[in-house]
Amino acid sequence: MRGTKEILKTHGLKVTQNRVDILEIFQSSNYALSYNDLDAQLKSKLDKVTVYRTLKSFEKTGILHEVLDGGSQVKYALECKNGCNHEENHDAHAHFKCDSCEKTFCLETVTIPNLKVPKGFQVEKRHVSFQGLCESCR
Amino acid sequence: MRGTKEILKTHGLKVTQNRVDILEIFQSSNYALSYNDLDAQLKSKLDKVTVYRTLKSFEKTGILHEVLDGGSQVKYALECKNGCNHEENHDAHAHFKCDSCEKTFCLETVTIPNLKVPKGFQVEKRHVSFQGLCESCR
DNA sequence: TTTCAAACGCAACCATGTTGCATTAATGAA
DNA sequence: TTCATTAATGCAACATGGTTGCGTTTGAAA
Repeated sequence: MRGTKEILKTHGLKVTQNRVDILEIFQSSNYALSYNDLDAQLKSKLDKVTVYRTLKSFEKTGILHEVLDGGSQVKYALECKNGCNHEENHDAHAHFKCDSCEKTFCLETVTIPNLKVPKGFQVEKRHVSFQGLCESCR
Repeated sequence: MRGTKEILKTHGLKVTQNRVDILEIFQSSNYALSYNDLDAQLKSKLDKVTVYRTLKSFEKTGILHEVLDGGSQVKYALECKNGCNHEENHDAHAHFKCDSCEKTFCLETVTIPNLKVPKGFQVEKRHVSFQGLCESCR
């Protein structure tokens, strides 16, 4: 687990207590987090504007990526898990959303196949996701 | 193109002018539609509650399916295009969202491969989508 | 230590969608 | 055809998720 301050600095962000707290929450979670998830863990100590802006800045600088799971709230997860380095190929991975607990997991080992799309469409990004039951909810 | 009244009846829904109008809009569109798309085409003649409830009832009865494209609004598209019959295998298909015009198309010919997920996850549904530029925006 | 842009927090706002309830209209039975 | 029933509709009000404007505070470079 890399130091949170180091991560913030290398992404060109000022180190503040709020940012450290939020980043630590992501580092100790094995699933994607929404604003509400964060607010609960932060015990509503931070203004929601701060949390939303922090998420945006983390996303823009590449610390987090948005996870689209079809829920009503946007979720985020760490872009790079434990010490991966940016030289590696950051192929997009698949996601899994549990219909019971609503948690969404990054399936970092499931890479997206290169499907052929009809003529005329120019593909820039690909997304694959699954729904069902996670290990603890089965 | 099947008659709209027939479609409504076979799905157990009362035939009303509003529903016929909304269904016709879907039949003449080659991309998924949000509430706002519909409202524009309906020239705001229907109350938004009616439109939202119509969408829900169309979805529940299987006339429409929800299309998740990561946008801020839910979109819907016809479940069965022109006269397909329900005995056929309704494998989920992929979707394509244009980053420029924001339209989302159903790629009915692109079926989703059976990817392997990590042990412990029980998959019920699979989703595949693409982002990029559509034919008219390239 | 000073300085200044960036981060923060409050209030107010916006967009998307939903609920409650009274009115209207579609359909099956007489 | 008419009537009775039940579902569909529309209005108002609300709920949720997220954003904007702006004055205040704070991290960090000089």
